[in-house]
Amino acid sequence: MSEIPKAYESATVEKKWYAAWLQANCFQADPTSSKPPFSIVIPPPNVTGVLHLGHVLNNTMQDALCRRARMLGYEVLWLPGTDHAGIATQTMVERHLRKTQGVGRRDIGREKFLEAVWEWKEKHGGIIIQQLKRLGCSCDWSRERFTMDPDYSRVVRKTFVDLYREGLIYRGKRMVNWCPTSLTALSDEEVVMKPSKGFLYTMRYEVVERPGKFLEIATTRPETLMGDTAIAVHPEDPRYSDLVGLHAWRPFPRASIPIVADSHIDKTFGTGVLKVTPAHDKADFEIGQRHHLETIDILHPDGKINCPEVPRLNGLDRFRAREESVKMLEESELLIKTEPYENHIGYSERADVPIETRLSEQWFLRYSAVQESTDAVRNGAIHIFPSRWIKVYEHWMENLQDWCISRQLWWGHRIPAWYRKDGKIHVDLTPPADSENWEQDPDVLDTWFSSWLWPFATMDTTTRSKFYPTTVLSTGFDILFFWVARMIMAGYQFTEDKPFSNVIIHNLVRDSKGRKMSKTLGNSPDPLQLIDKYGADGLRLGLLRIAPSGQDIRFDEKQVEEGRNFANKLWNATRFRQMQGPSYGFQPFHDLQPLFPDICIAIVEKFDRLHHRITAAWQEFRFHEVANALYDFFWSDYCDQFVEAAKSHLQQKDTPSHREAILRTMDHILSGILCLLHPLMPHITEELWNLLGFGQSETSFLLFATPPSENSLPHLSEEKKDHILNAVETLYKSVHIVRNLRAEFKIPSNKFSPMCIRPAVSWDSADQIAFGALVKAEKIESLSLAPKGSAGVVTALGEFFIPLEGLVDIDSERRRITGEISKVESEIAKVEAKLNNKSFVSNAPEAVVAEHREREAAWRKKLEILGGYLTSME
RNA sequence: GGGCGGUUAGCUCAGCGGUAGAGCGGCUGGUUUACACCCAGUAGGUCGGGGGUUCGAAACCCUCACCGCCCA
Repeated sequence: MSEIPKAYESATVEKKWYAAWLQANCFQADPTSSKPPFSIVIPPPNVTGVLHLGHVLNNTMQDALCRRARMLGYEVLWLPGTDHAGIATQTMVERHLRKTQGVGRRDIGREKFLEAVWEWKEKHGGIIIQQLKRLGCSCDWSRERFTMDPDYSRVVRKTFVDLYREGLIYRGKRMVNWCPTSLTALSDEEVVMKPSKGFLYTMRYEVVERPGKFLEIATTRPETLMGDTAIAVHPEDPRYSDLVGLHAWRPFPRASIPIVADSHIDKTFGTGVLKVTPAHDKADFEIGQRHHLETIDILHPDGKINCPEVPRLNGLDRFRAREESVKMLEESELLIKTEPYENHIGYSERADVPIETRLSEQWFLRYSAVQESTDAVRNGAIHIFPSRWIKVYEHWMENLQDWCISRQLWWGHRIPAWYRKDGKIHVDLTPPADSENWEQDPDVLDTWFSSWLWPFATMDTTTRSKFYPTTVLSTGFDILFFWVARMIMAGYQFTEDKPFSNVIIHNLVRDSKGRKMSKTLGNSPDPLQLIDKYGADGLRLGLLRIAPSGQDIRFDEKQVEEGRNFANKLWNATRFRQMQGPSYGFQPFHDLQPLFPDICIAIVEKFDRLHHRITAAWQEFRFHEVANALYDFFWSDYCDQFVEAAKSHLQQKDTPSHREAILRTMDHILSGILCLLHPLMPHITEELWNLLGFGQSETSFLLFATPPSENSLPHLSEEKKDHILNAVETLYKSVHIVRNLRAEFKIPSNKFSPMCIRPAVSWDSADQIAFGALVKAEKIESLSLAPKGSAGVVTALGEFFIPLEGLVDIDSERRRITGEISKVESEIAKVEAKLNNKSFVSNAPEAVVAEHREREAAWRKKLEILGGYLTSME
């Protein structure tokens, strides 16, 4: 056993152990193992992404679960990987090409462009994986997968072909969300609604059949009026009933369009008259279908106006065109008013520009296994934590729309469909034989269409038979629909089984002001810098402690600092143990039969209770409770109380049995706490475990150690344990009261002073020794009467007095006692009020009433003694 | 409009039916050889407002207000 360095150096320790674990293949999953399986597939981060705090939180949680499972004897598979992130990656590479070579993707063509993307991926794709290793993630790196791997890609395309043959995938001209910047269709989930300030324009259209009669129409988008093919009113709107069936003049290009009645019109919005633009609005499109209206597309894919009949607008950007068309309306005196107006409009999640609803030929998927997937969550086959997300999931599942899965991109899984000039379609994994007569669909599949197969498409048959369905899936709530729900449906559709048994949903990591982390705000700290500064374990613990399941997490670097401080505490407490001599190793506590001082029994029992509590917390994935319970126990119960009390015993040379008892107790607690902490702080615990020699051999890692039992004291009855726990609790409480008295009289905390006690109970010598050390007493003399010229205080152990030769100012002492008395009196009043309440006494459980009675008696006793002090001063 | 979460000490948050808690920050004292990344002590709260259930509510129910999110 080597000397433990004075300060914990996270960097060297983390590097050393991570390398050692890899070297020993600790993370590799063995599908042939006889151990029960535990498996997680990583939510694949973008291949071009870099680690942010959300990843840190999520992957720390997964790592903790995997490490705990390993220690509990499971065969663990944590399968890592990345996804190809179609739009994000393509945009990034395009930007790069433009900057470095001044070319766009169309300039160099599809093949060359894809080469460039792969090159980029090879160069930058591994970054996030390397970062996860710095965090300490125990993934089976030999199984790393990428959604564009040849095997994986084949599964994706085969899925497409199969679903097409089953009629669940179809091609059709439908209204889709169109991103004019990325020039691709998007699914509904990729559109975010944002409130935006604009104007509501009220204009007037003349009724064709009644010259001079105008209809007033409110719209936020006058630039689309060239695409209007009808005017619609509500059938029961008396204001307009006589006009239905007539026509109105569309101002430009001037045309007569019908006035129709449709019950979907909101009579209360604007004037109750709607201009119907079937090509550019979902609701309008449906009205168009019902009334067989013409559909006129007046937009180019990039958002510029496509309307040669109106040269003034043709070719203008949609926002410029809005201003221009307003001008044109004004000029022809058709604009009545312009009011500021705020509404929600859809933005492209990736490009952050307003999307266009647009008629477009795309591939769609009709979801299958919907009922099964909904039921699975409802009946608990799949558990969602926290459970409130169940409702959100159900609501989405009950309102499913067909999924637009084609994207007008080059980077992704190309749709395995070929078209012949005569309109024939060939859908298969291989191109048709006479491929020169066919053309392959230029589009690729939505990235999520590959990700939804992740839990099983990443596994070969052997792996799948051992590890599928997976045990846990952990992710942020923001991709509950994008990914989680779709994976469940894919699981039931393609494997006839659920993909996972438990889903952990964590919330967003925000900055200390509650703002979302973003690159533009620059409020997103670099996790690697935090690791450099505070250590990976510090970062992990800091984040886990503030990761409640209920709400978003406010991140502050202070929390990571606390994590590091805790690591240092752990380090030094271990160092202290090591300075006392070699450890007794990792052995069951109950095999040792010496008469242990109460403080030893108490800390061991407290540890058992802690262990029991965190086992329950793990069961429900309450990470913050696990982290905080361990933190509090170790810092307060073990270090501040037990170790400080134990020091006196360690110094007693005449009672070697006590010394051994203390050291054995320390070994028991330290080995236990290292086991329980290892999933959260793997590196430092592994280091300390080995430094203290708890491992059976050179190569036995804490990583595979079996945690201790939850019952270390089977030979003691519950009553006995309770009794000792209470006694020690009383000891520490009394220490606190006496320390307070010392502070009141400004006795420096490092100064020893003489002390007297008028004992109320008999207490054993071991406790007396501990007590004396904790309150810095020179010696404690027993008395039967309160001494003069002393400051006194009442504890459950008895009255303590500190002689203050002449230092006691009678007046201030009287004030102190009086203050004390009034506190006690108010406590008595509170308890009495309850006890005097007949219904309390008759209705409350007996134990509660008895407890109140005891409390009252104790306060009364204290009051009596304090009163005695006061009279003795007169 | 529908739904979900939140409102507890100056700040960040635990507690979720029986004497209001932690960390940070503040103040006082401390170079007690494990740790100043520390120790001891201390101040600070009618637990968002109102109603109800209960012997007893920060906690359960209703309602209102405000903040945040999701779906329309």
